[in-house]
This record gives sequence, structure tokens and C-alpha cells, in this order.
Amino acid sequence: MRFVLEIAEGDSLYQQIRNQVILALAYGNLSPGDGLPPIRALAADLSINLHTVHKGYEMLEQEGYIHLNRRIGAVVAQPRSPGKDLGLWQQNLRIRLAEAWTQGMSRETITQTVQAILADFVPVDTGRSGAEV
Amino acid sequence: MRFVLEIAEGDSLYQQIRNQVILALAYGNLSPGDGLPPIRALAADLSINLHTVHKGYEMLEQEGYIHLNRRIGAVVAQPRSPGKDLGLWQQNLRIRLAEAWTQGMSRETITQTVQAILADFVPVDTGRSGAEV
DNA sequence: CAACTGTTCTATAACTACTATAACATATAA
DNA sequence: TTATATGTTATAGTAGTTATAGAACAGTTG
Repeated sequence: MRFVLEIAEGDSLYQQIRNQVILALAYGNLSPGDGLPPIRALAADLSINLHTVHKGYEMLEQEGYIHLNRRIGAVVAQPRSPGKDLGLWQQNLRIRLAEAWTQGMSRETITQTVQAILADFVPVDTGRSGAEV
Repeated sequence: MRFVLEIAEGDSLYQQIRNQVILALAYGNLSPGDGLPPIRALAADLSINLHTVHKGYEMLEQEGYIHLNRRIGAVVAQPRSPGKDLGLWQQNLRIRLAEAWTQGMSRETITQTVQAILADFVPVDTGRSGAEV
């Protein structure tokens, strides 16, 4: 998988790594069982520090997105139970929507924007074992 | 308007103040022309520092949500042009949706969640001059 | 053995968040 | 005038976060 590290402006480097993995998962560029780049390799590739990548991976592991193994490296996990704190997530979503709403975006436009994003998402490929990084 | 400062966990105090104002605007608890609490009063009310509140208000002003006047205080502005960086906003929304999607939430459930949030929003009351804090 | 994984440790510099105190500028009210 | 109320600016200090750097450790694989 290729990491972009778009200037999300305001997001820290390790947060962006975490976000990119989740996005890759949603868009089907990454599937359970796939391996992520070794932290040293990714760090070199992005010209950032080893520890910064590690922190991003740790975050992903705590959220249940990946498994970290000392031998085989970082592997995308099978989606289990929700895990995510639904309350915090909803509150965050609510704020994003309120931003759009108070800027004059209509319900229709907001809904269409959401639909457009969702349309590009791909079902998480749960049946697989090989890695294709 | 009453500020709650829910523990958004990860959001700084001034960010939460900023968010609460936008939410209040979306839910109709605050309208253009309304005055916000004086920074000292709000700071005392929340048991936080004057500057923290000020920073939140400054952020809101830079985003065009409010006007700051040395005499009359902070007043909610009339919604003008978009102002908001649509690209960053969309990217942020995309990540939130990807989080839900990768946690197994279906398009229908996500859409329903969005609709439920939007349903509670109230048109920004643009015709008004009095203050009702 | 060497090489490759993640992991842990210590240290440091830079930045951010928050607090604290004081003073200033400007307008309104007594 | 004096007092009060508003936001504004300046300075400072503390604490925590972010990112860097280098080194070493612990397993597993070739």
C-alpha cells in the first residue's frame, strides 16, 4: 500500500498514518491479512522517524485495526466487534455536519456528499489470507 | 447560551468551546445577532482561564462565525460566503465515514445516522437583531 | 550466524495547551 | 470625572505532545 501523508493540516504525522490505513481499508486498497510496511521501511520512505510510524501503528492496534507481530510485522486484522466508541464517533460526526449546516449547506447537499463518499467504499474483504502490499 | 464542555476527549478546551458554539448554531440555540458570554464570565463559569476562552472566540471569528467587539462583546455573525475550506472538511468527513465503514457499519446505518443528526438541525435564523443569551 | 521484525529506553528540541498576572483601549453608566 | 464592562496585548511559567535521534533488546527467519 502506498502512503500519501496528505497535508491534513492539523493532524499529526502518526494520526495521518492511522487515517491513511483506515481509508485504504475502506477503499479496498488494503484487506485483512495484508501486511503493512515495516516501520523502518515506511519511516525511511516518508522521511520521518521510526518512532512516529510506530506510534501510528500502535494506535491502529489499540483500535483493533491491525495486529503487531515481532516476526511477521504489522498485519491488518479481521474486523471484529465494533470496538469503536460509538458515542465519541457520533459526536465528532455531529460537529462535522454542524459545520456544513451552519455554513449554509443544505440537507440535500450534505446527504449527497455523504452518499458520494460512501459510494466509493468497498466491502472489507474478509475472506483472504495472502498479502498484497 | 449554556456551555457544556463535554469531555470530547482529545479536543482541547478552546476547540470544545468553538464546537459548542457551532452546535448551538445548528440546533437553533444560538442565532445571528445573539451575544456570547463575555470571556471573563465564561472563563469563570467553566473554571478555566480567560485566554483559553479568548482563543476559542478568536478561532470562531477567523472562521467567520462571530464578530468580536471591544465594547459589545462577542456577537454571532450573519452567515456569509462559505468561508470553510471545503476540501479539508470533506477529507475529515471521509475519514469519519471510513471509520464507521471499516467497523462494519452498513451504508444504510451510516446514512440513517447522518439523517438523524441532520433532522435535528434548525435553519439558521437570519432575520433578527435582538439578543437572547 | 546474520538479517529482519517489533519493542523498549533515554534524551532532546520544538511546539501546543493552559494557567497566571498585569496592563491597555474603548465604550457606557453613574 | 469615576467606575465598570468589554475585548486585546504582553510576558511568563508549567505541563504535555510531537517528532527526532541513537542505541539496544527480543524474538523469528534464512
